[in-house]
Amino acid sequence: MDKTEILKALAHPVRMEFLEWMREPERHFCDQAHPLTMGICANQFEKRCGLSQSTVSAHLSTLEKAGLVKIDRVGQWAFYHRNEDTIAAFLNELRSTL
Amino acid sequence: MDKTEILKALAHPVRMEFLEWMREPERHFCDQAHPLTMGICANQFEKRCGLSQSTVSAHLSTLEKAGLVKIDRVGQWAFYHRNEDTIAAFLNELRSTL
DNA sequence: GTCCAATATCGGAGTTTTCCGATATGTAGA
DNA sequence: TCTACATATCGGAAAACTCCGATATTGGAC
Repeated sequence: MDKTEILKALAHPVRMEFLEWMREPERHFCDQAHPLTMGICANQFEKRCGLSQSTVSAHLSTLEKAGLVKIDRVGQWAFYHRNEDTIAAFLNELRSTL
Repeated sequence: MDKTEILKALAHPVRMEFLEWMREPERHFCDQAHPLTMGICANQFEKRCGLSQSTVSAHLSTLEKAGLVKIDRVGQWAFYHRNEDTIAAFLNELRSTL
């Protein structure tokens, strides 16, 4: 759990938005073909943020390297969901050190 | 209170360290000539982080622009102290949105 | 006024980030 | 196998960040 790496990952409004969207999948990804319990399909973020496919993939990769999301790869799809353990640990760490 | 600006300010280990040092002035700045109740003199950070004067000044300015610290200018000195209101509001915001 | 100390700002070099289009990889189905 | 789709990775351009030394600014002491 690298605090600086997490802060850098959060310090971009698009990545922050991705994490916030994933808090309420049924609200932000109601048109996803796959069940939301599997996680959020990468292409869903693309449609909502207006950035290119490669850029979205890079942002998601940054979140994953920071440990903020986990990926389930099923067939040709990548399903993303929040890593609540890391997020909670980070918030606690920040609250006690900042 | 711009959340992204605050996160960017925090996403650098030196600036984070500055804020953490200011939590316990008597521990980290015990050799300051001026009373610690006035705040922390800019040159104190310089001595402790090993960076140049201009770089330290820029880091402190970044923290100030983000609202994380306040400056009291007294004579030729600049005394910095944490802006606990902004910090607390930011932590609450982060806890409720992230 | 001059001189010195503390801080801020400027200019520039090197690094990192952000974004894109193009390409590669990997899976599913005809 | 061929084709289509989903995602990852590459290469490069533009912007932002980080750092420094040099210079400007400000205030206090003389």
